[in-house]
Amino acid sequence: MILYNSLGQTRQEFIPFNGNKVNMYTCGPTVYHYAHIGNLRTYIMEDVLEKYLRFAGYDVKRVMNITDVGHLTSDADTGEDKMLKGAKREHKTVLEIAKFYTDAFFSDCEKLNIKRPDVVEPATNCIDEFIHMIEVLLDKGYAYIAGGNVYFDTSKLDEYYVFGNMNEDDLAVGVRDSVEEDENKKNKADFVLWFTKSKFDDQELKWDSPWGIGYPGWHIECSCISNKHNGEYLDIHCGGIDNAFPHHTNEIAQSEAFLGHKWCKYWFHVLHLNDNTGKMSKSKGDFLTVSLLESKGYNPLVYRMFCLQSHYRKPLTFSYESLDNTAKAYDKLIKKISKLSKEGTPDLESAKPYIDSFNDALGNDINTSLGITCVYDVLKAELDDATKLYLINEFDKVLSLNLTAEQEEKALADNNGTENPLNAEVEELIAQRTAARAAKDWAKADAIRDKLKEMKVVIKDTKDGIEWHFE
RNA sequence: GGCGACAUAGCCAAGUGGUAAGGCACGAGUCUGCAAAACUCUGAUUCCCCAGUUCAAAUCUGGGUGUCGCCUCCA
Repeated sequence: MILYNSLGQTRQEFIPFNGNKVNMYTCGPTVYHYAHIGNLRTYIMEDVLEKYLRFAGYDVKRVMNITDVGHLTSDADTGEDKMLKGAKREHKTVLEIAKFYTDAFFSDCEKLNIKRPDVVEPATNCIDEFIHMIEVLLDKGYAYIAGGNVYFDTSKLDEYYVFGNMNEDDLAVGVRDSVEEDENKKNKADFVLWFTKSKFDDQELKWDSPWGIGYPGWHIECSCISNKHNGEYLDIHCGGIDNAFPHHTNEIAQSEAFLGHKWCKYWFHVLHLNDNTGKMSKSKGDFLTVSLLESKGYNPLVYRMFCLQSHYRKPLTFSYESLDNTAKAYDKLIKKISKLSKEGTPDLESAKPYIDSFNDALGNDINTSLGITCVYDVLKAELDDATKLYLINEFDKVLSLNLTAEQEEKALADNNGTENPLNAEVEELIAQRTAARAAKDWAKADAIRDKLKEMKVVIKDTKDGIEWHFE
């Protein structure tokens, strides 16, 4: 399997540290608000990566953190705490906010068929681990105390800017208006490991530590949680591209300073979802959520397919035009698949080349767009229905678009429709229309069709009889 | 100012040196009283521009242009 590795910025053969075991870590959400569909793009693509690794026979352990403390709007001792901000906005406690939005996040994930990681760990569960790691970093001389806070000293590292040719001189501190320079830091790139002197007295969550009462910095949590559940060697670390610097750079700095050896082999970064104004962002105010798409009548899986039609390493521009495009494609695809007969047994021998081409697609840096094409190729192939269904079910283990389960849901919905009290009336009108058509009274037939249309009934005359359903 | 990514038909998009996949839309046809659906067929002499390397370039190199991202909020 070939994967693009941000470390080295090249496509590389994927070889885990330990045989077919894969330790995978994902930066989870900061649970101060709903996830927007741009956030979810990253989780969808990571989900495909995880599922493909399993499909390819790897034994995957995936860990995700939940940031419920310490994520300031800045790495210096300035900026607001996102969680606190959320709590104030909604007049709730920080923990209530965390629980509410954690649940909301996983509910969105479920709608998008994103598998829950094997381990989900909130930062507030791991304060002891954070303190331990910071103590070790201080002992080893990688950290210092200034102004009451503990900072990581990036000048102690041989290499800090691992994802690009940046250097400290070129760092422009305070590019954004809201960011102020922290006078306590020895080097521009240093970052806080533990806060005690926050200017926010009303910080709700505080813990005792060797350096005083306070709370952890944002970056330390990912290093610790990964170390706690994935051990000293990590195969893949995932996240949105915006986290590459400084968050992931800082994680590497902390983890490798702490462990004393190389830590993570592959870095998987997903590019952003943009709209026509640029990056989708929570701080812009209005943002698109899964619920919003649902309220507009879109199946969340259409959004998943929208993401899969593109490559994770390309920026994707969202528009309703494109989403409609995908919605239509999805409906047609499901319909085609639903017509396949469920009888018979698959012919695994003739299925093999199709499995191979699916592996070629996904195994080549998770080329999901080609993965979808594989489904179309199967539908067009000279194979019996049982084999086609088998293949599509296999592909759907990775794509997770409910390509075949959907039919059952549809059948269920149709059955429910039979119990609708309106049904008798509809059946009666259809009978009348059929009679009118038999008598070639087209005007009457069309009038009845119009009436049915008003009742939100869509009618189709097919060779096998008349099909109808509610809109 | 520094770093990085991207640019392929109306739209989404694959393609990593060998002569442009796939999907959606559009158009044509079959079917149908009509409509819808379904099925069949159809689309880039060309891949942002200009040079260069090569027998061969969308693919490599150099130089432009444009869009986007990161440089201590974000996935």
